[in-house]
Amino acid sequence: MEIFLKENIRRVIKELYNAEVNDDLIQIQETRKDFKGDFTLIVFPLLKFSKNTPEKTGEMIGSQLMDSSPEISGYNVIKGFLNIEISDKWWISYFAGMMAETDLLKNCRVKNPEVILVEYSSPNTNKPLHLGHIRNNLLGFSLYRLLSACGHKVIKTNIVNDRGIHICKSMLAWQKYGNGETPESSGIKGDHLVGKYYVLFEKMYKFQAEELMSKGVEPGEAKNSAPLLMEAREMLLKWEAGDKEIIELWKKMNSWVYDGFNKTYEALGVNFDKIYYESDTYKIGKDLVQAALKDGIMYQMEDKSIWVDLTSEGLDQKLLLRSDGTAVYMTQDLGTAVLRQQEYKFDKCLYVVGNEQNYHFQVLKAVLARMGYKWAGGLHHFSYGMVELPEGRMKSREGTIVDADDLIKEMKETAREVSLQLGKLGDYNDEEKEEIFRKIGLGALKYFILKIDPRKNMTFNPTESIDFNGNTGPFIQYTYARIMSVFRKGEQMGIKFNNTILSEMKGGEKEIDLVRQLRRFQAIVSEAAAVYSPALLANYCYDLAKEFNQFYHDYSILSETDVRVRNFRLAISKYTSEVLNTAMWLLGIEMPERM
RNA sequence: GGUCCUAUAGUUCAAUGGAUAGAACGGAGGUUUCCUAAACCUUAGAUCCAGGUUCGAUUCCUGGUAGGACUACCA
Repeated sequence: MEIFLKENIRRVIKELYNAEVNDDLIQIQETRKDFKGDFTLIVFPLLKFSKNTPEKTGEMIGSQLMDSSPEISGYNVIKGFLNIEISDKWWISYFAGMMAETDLLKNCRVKNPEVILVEYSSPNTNKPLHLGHIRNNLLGFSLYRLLSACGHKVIKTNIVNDRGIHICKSMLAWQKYGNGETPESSGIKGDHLVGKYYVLFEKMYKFQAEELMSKGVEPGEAKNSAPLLMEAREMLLKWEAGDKEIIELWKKMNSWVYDGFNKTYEALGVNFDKIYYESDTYKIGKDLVQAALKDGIMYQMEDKSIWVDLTSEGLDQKLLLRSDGTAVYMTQDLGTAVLRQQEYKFDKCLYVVGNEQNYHFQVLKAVLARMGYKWAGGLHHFSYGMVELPEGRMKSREGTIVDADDLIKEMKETAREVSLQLGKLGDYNDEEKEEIFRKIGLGALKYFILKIDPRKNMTFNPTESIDFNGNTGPFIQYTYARIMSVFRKGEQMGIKFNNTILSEMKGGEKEIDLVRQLRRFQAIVSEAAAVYSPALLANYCYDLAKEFNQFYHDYSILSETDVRVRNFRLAISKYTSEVLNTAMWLLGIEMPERM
């Protein structure tokens, strides 16, 4: 319709002012809610052709347009805005076309599909997942669905940071104080058990350092020479040397962590096609750096450490191999990127990683480009904002980390309380009820996070639990459940829904409003995928659900006596439910049939 | 010190350079013999400051102010 309008407006301007206008001067947008009309032409840019006032110009174009196109049923001019009204007939026949197409996402498919790798989650194996990881996982998974919906081949990957001094710390603490405790013996989820020993290490280490300081050792020296830290470093050296006992312990404790992570991933409803481990890829990175050194791309200091000079690109000197020959974070990321390109020949690689690592990814791209990899241009850091508490960042030292498993559990509990209070699920058995509580609790959590622009930091207040009313996941789920209920009831009443729409029928205002809203869906999906923003789609879901609830409130569907009107309303309801379901699916949110 | 990001109702979030800056929660008030009141309706309440570009700036530019991140031989 926008294209149709543009062409006609161009023609009209030619007729009226004998001017060929550039496409970008014909600015058309959807008319704002509080004005009459469907589409609005902004006439200011056209004044240089009309040599007239905005009002007069709008009036002339509007009148000429209306005379020449039957689809246009009216117009009005307010200041420099020409509001064009499209006939109900056009809207209804347009909707009939939408109903006839079974593929809701057909227009989202891109012409040139790409192979896109999405890296998300990226946990360390010394601690359980927390709220920050939840945002990461939800964004990554939703991006996967969105990009896939647009026809791309998307590979979900995860890079697990499973080696390094931090892992040795939990291993050491377990070895010293664990008394052979296992997830089975203690009943503690594996990742939490390992996390417990990491925390214990930090506590004992701090204690030792303070003890040294009280004996008069200078603070920096005390922190550096506490026996526990020395032991952890020794353990890391043994690990790198392949010490059998240490490797065994490492494998055992990591397997506990993976069992724990898998449960959390499953609860969140996310998964991966390919998991990379830093313990594998850091070696590739080391070789790459050595090769680059030979090629003169990097340089070596006297202490044998290897660096790259990126000052010509506005960045700094960056260390890539330590003086003792061990790898740093950047080293393994280089290796991982090259390995991935070999394995998947990706066009794009999306790193879902927090904005605190912006600099890291600038450097990563620059180094790969320096090494001559043309595909480095396809790397994209999807930089999302931090999740903060009302008093600032989450800090493990202050015990303010919001644990992922706890939060998921609490959300389900809240859903249970609210649902039982409302008492609408009387005839469901316990298992069915639990499933609904799960969907609602998780829906609330996921929507709460995904509706926010990913680039921005967000605030989460743990003491005020996530809402179930207003602009929330459950609101949208509720709207869907209501529509499902209408169709269940309709079936009981023997009302048959016929998929044909009678285009000579007149639609009510709210019905056309809904059609207008439904029409936007595919464009929103395309845009959300193009700009990597699930939030656009989430907010659209809310707008649509809101629109439907108004319609539902003002009109009756099943008790409408005019069969054609009833049928039309059923069709709109049906289509709305499908759009809501698909849109929420793209966000990774499940919909309950009842609630 | 340098680089980057952010700043919108009491709070949490919206707004391709366009009209009277939208929602939600919270506040005040209202709607149920009728398809689910997790809903609907009414109401009060905001663009950090100063310049600039523009017919038009929350949006773009410059300079402040205030937060935050990065600037490790941590990840």
